[in-house]
Amino acid sequence: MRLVVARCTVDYDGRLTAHLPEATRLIMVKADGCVAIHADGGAYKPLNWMNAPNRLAIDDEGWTVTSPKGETLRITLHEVLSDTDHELGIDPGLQKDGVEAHLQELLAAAPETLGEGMRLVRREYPTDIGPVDLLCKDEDGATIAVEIKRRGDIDGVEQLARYLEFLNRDPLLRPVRGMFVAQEIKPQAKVLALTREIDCQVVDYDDLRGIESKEPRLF
Amino acid sequence: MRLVVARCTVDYDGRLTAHLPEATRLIMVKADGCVAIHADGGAYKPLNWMNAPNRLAIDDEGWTVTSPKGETLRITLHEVLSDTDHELGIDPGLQKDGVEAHLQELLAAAPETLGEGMRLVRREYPTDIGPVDLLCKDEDGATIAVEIKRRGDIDGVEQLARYLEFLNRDPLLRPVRGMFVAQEIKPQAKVLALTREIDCQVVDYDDLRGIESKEPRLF
DNA sequence: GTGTATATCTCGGGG
DNA sequence: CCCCGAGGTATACAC
Repeated sequence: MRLVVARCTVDYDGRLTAHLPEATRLIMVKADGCVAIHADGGAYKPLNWMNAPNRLAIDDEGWTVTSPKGETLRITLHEVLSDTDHELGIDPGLQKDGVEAHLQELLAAAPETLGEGMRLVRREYPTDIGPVDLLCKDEDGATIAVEIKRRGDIDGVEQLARYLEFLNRDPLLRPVRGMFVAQEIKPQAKVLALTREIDCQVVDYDDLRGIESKEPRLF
Repeated sequence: MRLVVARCTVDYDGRLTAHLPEATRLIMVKADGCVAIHADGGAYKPLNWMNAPNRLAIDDEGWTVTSPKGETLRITLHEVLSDTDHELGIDPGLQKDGVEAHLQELLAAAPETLGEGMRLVRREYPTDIGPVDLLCKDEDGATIAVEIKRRGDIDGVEQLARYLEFLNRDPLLRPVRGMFVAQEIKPQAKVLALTREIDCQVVDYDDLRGIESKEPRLF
């Protein structure tokens, strides 16, 4: 990884055009060829960047980074204050826990937490417009499409409504009801769910993990 | 901006929990207190980060970064290979061109490009669930809600459909038709728009800019 | 490759 | 402060 601190001006031309006036910034070039230009604030997002793969051309006044998609980043260097290179090696990668995929696993393993007598039919049940997180049957044998979110927002309700529209065209499944499950459901999402006749349910990730870890002890 | 290259392990606990095994990485600390941990690849996104504001506690074995929201990032330093500090100053900021806001300005200035006799009623017309980009009247005096996107996707059609649902509850506006305008409209979005009885129109950003720059010459 | 959904999304604007 | 919408979103995954 090459780290250059320099007074520079930058021009990006690609999906939009953008310009950075002269100032001192960090220019980060990673081993895969991607380039990022950071100011001394503003979270992790760089002011400008170019994703790999790139071609890097160097001349007297600066760098021109070109991507195969026809994007260009022109970095004019006015004064280089520091220029270092570091061997980092390949990163073993991030281990995550607590994202939507996990919630889905936990609920698939314990569908009864969604309602008395709920049984899992399939995870990622396919429709023409994408997979439904969980397809279940309730205690009366009625079909329930379950959409799982970490944070329950309006978008998630719309997504589930689209699935229901398609599922209810299938005479073998019809009628299918919807259930919107999240760790937290926004008031607007609840209102929209009501008008779409979709049930809402809030679940707790830590509780679910507790259920899962306890279950094996029952046997 | 402080730049530390070190062999480290990292544990994040907050919106999720995540762990980074021991490896050599760049740790970037910006003037506003935000922290980012970068590997030597993977675009501009860091492996782990903490947004400002933060409290930074240093002990023998590493750093503990704490945010007021109860998130923590624990960085255990096994070997520091480099540790430098750079004065960058305040950045003058990025100048952008070609985004949706600009498209909206151009279309608001030239609504007739959306159809013979189209007149602008209001930009950002408010509804209970958010503002409609443009509210117009067509040559027959019928009300048209216009949603503008750079890239026309399914989401945009859904968004417009929601607005229409609310606008059509207003007896003073009813009936309101929808028009979906974008530089490029995906086939799926077109199909969905059809079933929602929403008109689609593709516009060209450069053409619009040409119209705008030419108009003053007409007078 | 396109299409779809997720993200510790980030970021900015308005109430 | 939260809510909402845009993003050069990036990224992963399925078809």
